Amino acid sequence: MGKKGFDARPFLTDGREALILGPFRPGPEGRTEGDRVTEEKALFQVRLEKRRRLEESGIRPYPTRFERDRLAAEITERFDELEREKTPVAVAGRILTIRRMGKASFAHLRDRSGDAQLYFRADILGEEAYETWKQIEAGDLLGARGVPFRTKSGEISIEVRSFEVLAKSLRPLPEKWHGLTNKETRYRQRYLDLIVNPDVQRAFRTRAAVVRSVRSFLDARDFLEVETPILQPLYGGASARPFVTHHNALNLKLYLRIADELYLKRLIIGGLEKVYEIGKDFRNEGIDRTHNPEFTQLELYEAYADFRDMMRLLEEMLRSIANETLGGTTVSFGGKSADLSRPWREISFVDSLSERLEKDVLLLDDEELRAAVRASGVDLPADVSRGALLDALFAAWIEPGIETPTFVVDFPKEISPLAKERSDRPGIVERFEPYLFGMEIGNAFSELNDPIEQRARFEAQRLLRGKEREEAQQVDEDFLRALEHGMPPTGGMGVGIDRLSMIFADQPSIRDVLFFPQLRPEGGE
RNA sequence: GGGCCGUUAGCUCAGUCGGUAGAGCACCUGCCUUUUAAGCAGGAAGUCGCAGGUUCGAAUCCUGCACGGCUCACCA
Repeated sequence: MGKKGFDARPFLTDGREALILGPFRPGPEGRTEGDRVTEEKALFQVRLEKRRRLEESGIRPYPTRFERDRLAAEITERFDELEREKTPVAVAGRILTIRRMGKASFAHLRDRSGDAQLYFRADILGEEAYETWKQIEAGDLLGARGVPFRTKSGEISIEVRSFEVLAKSLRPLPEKWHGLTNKETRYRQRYLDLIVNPDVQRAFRTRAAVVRSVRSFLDARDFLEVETPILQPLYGGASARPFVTHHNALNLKLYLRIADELYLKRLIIGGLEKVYEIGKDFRNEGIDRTHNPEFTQLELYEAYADFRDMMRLLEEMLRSIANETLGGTTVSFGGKSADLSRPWREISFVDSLSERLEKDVLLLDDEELRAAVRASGVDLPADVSRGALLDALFAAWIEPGIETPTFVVDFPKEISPLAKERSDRPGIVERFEPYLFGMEIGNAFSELNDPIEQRARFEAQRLLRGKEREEAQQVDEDFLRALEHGMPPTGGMGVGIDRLSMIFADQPSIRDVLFFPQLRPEGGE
């Protein structure tokens, strides 16, 4: 155990069984399971008792449906007309707050559109119905019919003529004006977070809008949305450690995909020419503000295009997302802002390092490079590859100073096993990584389509050692066979949907755009 | 993985110098027919994250552990 917030262990949900537990009494040793949940259990018992009273008066606490005819927001939007015509309205939602004053009460009900205030009066409802109303408490789901009016303090409300219990809540809601702030509880019991913190819903609606606008943007350009396997016998398309699983009937070791790339390219070879997939990838690596073990990535491939075309496509796509989700091309994130209407800056990976070193980084031998890394204060194990060294230097020297938005280009071939080499500059590939607000939001290249060269790159990956080896591309014979049939020149791009959502929803952590971010299991003992 | 911070009632938080647990909300009882942080009166509710140590005495000091947050390093 050893955590705060709601205890996740379920109480008995059958009323009768829970009731016969009776009042809590400590066991002989004075320490029992139930000890720590005494109060929570007491609150639960009180609510069970209210449920029982409802049932006694012939009310089903969990009916099947309610004829709602409008959302709370509409009452406000169309109030003048509704009031003039004395239009009866029917709303449904969760009761959040109640103010009882003897024979009259006010309550706020929340549905997906917002809140509506309800007004209950004993003389309008009748004594019996008002007694039923007294069994209702914050957290219960209620349907109410009545007539809109304005209170003397000016708040638009509904004078309730009849109501129905739609679901009895057996657990208390979080505190009503500080809300729920404990981040762990917010993530573990996201439903409470959503009920109580309206901004949370807003962030997730923005995320949905981002995805929707990505789809409509690509669909409009004749890209075909496809789905490819998540369970793969070989993992590839990125550098990452995979999750491993097993298929029983086939007695087969399978990996959860780390990228869609190699399957989507097979579809390009198959002649689909323009494809995209929005799906989950899984990487068995650390968790922090910008990383979750499962995350959503857009990958798209376009035949007869190159990485420059991908740049233009991404610029346009982000402009379109911004227009649709924010209504303009200026996007703000963490107090900074970026204008997406302008072309992005470009910075050369290799040249920026060479400038800093005052030597051509591609001409340095491994020892000189290692010396440079040591001089930069970055410490790495002695046996890491040249690619990892270059990556470390770039991360230490250049990345922190990148202005947004920027394309990093001219990556070394060693760290780009699936990208096509530049014909004019050997050792450098046609690749870019887009950076927004210091975050790497994607990766794109002119796809390597020479099967002989691709085999050689896979083989080079095989020489890597240790952790790097595990992260490296595998020699994928089935993919190579496909390539050997001929793949058109192709531009490909991956874009992190979670990170895009962070940016457009202006949320500081990937956990704020994932409903259920990965956490350690509760009660880890 | 490193550093810093946190964990006290269902929720949000106080808790002084080590002296044996507090508030508001929520809940229960009573009053209250236009409230909105409704109000008034009363009540119930705690293994002070877990384990060990120091002490006559630990929420408080020490050590270890768990969980969480922030941050640095690596990955999208």
